[in-house]
Amino acid sequence: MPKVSVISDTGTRERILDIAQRLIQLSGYSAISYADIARELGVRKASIHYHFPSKADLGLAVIERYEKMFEGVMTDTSSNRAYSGRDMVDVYFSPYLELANDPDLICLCGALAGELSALPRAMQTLLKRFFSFHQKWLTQVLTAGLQKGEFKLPSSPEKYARMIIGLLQGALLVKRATGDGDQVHDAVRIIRLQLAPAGGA
Amino acid sequence: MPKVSVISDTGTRERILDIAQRLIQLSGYSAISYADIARELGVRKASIHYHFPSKADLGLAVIERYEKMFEGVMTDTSSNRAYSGRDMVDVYFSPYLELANDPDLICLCGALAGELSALPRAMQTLLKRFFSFHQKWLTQVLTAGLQKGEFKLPSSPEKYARMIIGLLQGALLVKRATGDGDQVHDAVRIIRLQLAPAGGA
DNA sequence: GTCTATACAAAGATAGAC
DNA sequence: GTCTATCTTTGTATAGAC
Repeated sequence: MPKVSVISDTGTRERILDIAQRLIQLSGYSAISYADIARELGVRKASIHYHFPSKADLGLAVIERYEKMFEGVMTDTSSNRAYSGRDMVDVYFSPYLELANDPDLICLCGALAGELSALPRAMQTLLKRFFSFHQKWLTQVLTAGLQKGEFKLPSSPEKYARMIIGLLQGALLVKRATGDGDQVHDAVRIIRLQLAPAGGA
Repeated sequence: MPKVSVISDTGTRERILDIAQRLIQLSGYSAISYADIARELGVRKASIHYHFPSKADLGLAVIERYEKMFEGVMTDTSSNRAYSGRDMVDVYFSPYLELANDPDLICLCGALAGELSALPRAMQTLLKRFFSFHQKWLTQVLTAGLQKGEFKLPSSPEKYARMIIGLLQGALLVKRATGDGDQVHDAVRIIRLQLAPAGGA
């Protein structure tokens, strides 16, 4: 008989990934160790190695999960006919705005991008995929909105999509260093304004 | 009699700082070691410790020098009456554009900001100073240009200054991860366009 | 699946000779 | 100011008991 539990005891593997992800968002991949994760989880280092034999395995799994979460939401959003282009970019902004509410967190992939050449090759590859996927998705959304006369862009959709990603990543990075909680919100405001200026499209 | 040499044998201390800075820009502070620097310089680890007893000392000296270089140029620029506001922001862009030409480099302080909580307190403090100084300087330049009718801004000078910094840092970060050499140049183009739109000020 | 124990290399750092 | 030698701690990783 299958067990039914109210407590969603998410399983050790997932909890390791949760902790590792958060620690990387705080300090980067190079700075964290099995000891850090073991301490926080309340187990021994060897237990982490059982689930993720090498640190590269762990890092890879963290990115993979993060990426899937993002991509799932994005794909669902862009295939939903009920959404306007404006709605879609707003959905895209939401995780960044959420990260902005924590003074100590930045995007996982932003943190990793800062120490790129210290990462295992496989992680570098996934990281590149992350940004490429986002750029392709945003370009699509912007292009569609542009054709419907919903947006006004100061450059090509490709370039503007790329700028949005850079701006969001950079805003998170700098807001944490300066402790300025409004940085990301204001960045989003400026993009929104530029996409649909008061003058009308 | 003082020696005169054509070869500017900059001294071991400076060469250590050069190497350390470059390595941090490539891989971050946590990822580099005395062994890495010693190998590249062709000396033993102990020699590095002679010049910088602890890694925190070294990291601090690297930021300090980087910061002074930036601040020197910025102060000179903003106190030069011959420059227009446009000239001044162009001067500000130039080091970022130079970094953009190397596919593997990002801003030292961008790299460090990505691993903030792994850094010694003193480094965190200097890092915050770096971004604060830049924001103050840019705000000044934008405010002056605005009053002279040279610029048009979509938000307050403070907020727009902050956005510019975030965008430049993020553009460097993402350009390296994706290998897209145009990212920074296009970001600069978009800012320039927004500062002085075709419609005239 | 988690534990103890341990191996092994690397990292940061110091002492003392030259 | 740089070297050799050494110390200590930490980090990654594995073996084997429970």
